[in-house]
Amino acid sequence: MSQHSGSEAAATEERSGPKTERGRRTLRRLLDAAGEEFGTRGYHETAISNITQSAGVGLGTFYVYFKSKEEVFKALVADMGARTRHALSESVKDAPNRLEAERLGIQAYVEFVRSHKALYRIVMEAQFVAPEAYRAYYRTFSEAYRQQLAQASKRGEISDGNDDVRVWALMGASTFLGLKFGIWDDAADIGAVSEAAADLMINGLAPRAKKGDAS
Amino acid sequence: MSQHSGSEAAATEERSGPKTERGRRTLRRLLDAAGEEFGTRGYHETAISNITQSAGVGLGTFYVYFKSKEEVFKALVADMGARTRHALSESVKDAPNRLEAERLGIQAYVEFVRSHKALYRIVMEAQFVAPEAYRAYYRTFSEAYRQQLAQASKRGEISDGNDDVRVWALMGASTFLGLKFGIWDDAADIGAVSEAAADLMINGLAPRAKKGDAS
DNA sequence: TCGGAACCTGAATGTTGACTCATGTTTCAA
DNA sequence: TTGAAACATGAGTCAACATTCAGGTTCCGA
Repeated sequence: MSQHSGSEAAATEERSGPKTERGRRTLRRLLDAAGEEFGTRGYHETAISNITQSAGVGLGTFYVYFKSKEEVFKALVADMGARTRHALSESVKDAPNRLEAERLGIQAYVEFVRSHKALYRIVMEAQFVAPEAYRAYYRTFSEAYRQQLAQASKRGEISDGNDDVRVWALMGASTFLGLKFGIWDDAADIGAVSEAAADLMINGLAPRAKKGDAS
Repeated sequence: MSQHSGSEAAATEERSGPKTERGRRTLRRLLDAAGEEFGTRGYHETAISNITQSAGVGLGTFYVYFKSKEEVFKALVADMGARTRHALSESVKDAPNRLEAERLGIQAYVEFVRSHKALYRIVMEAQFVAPEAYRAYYRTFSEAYRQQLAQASKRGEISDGNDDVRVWALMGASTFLGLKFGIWDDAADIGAVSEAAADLMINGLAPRAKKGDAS
């Protein structure tokens, strides 16, 4: 965790990160422990002492690395955003077209949620604990997504439409599917779910036109 | 608030509700104040004394009507669920078919969110404060929705598909649209949003088949 | 008119937990 | 080897509530 982008780690500390190897190790332990604790007990039910105990360091050590409880939380949200984007862009990177990309994206997303339940919860709770971080998370997401749709639309792979609205609807759909089938019903068959979901996103609810149905 | 179903109000009090008119008035004041405070400051940032002051009653009075802070919160979530379902079923009640119902439903939902921002926030926060109430909220919702889809499917108004998955995808889409265009961008043109969203849900992203496109 | 039920109150209690700080210990460049 | 920067620590401080309770006040049927 947190080794993805130096810039994020930097924002985590007052001025630049830890100077020594020992320091970097401790920081990583704290971030991992915080992710685990926040993710399972929730922000308000997690005490700093829970985190430091879980990390195996003294209570005071926490404040060597973070200004406040909220600050770690924000760092985790940003980290989760970077990871999710990475996982998604990987999963989609060699899709032949946008429709196929949607299918793959949904599947990858639900799988990702399922295998990162704790961090996923953190993102959701950010809506109330760190609203700005939450909005930033979805803003970044939606901007990239909208661009994808606009390009696909230009290539004729998808119909024209209000991409801003579409993006939010699609993100919402994925989010809820992640919650329902990634967290709550985590025994569900992800393949079937993403198949059905992709079908809905691609073809909609409307009845299929029958062959030779000119009307 | 809370005058919708006697059964909910009953669950709110230890044994049956207030006996006198004065009592009923006080209860209503407390519920309204709690909705307002929780909705704007959030659950954890709201103190019982905030609620009682806002309601214009003494601190102790709160505990005449509720066992705990969490209890009012749950009551509010249930109340919001009943209201939302009511608003939606009203808006959809004379739709000629399911596709039109989807369009109307989305529009009504975003409008409802926009005009009940505080209570809407409470429902979302319930995910962390009262998870069981949150799941119940969506369970009730999804069951009714799924039935609607199944019937429409039988009538041939929509295609066949995995309704369980579809329902969650559609609820997610509406929820996010409500968040984005009902709360965050509350100046957006709801008509345009619901139009675009309904188009997505009905026709999907796939390019429109051109006239005489038999392939 | 009276008594008890229903209702109201806010000071006091007790707990919880974020954050500070004075005092070490470790690391490492000179 | 050494001193200062970096790191580690946990007891103690302090403010913020949720909830209780003992002592009222108001209402209403008999």
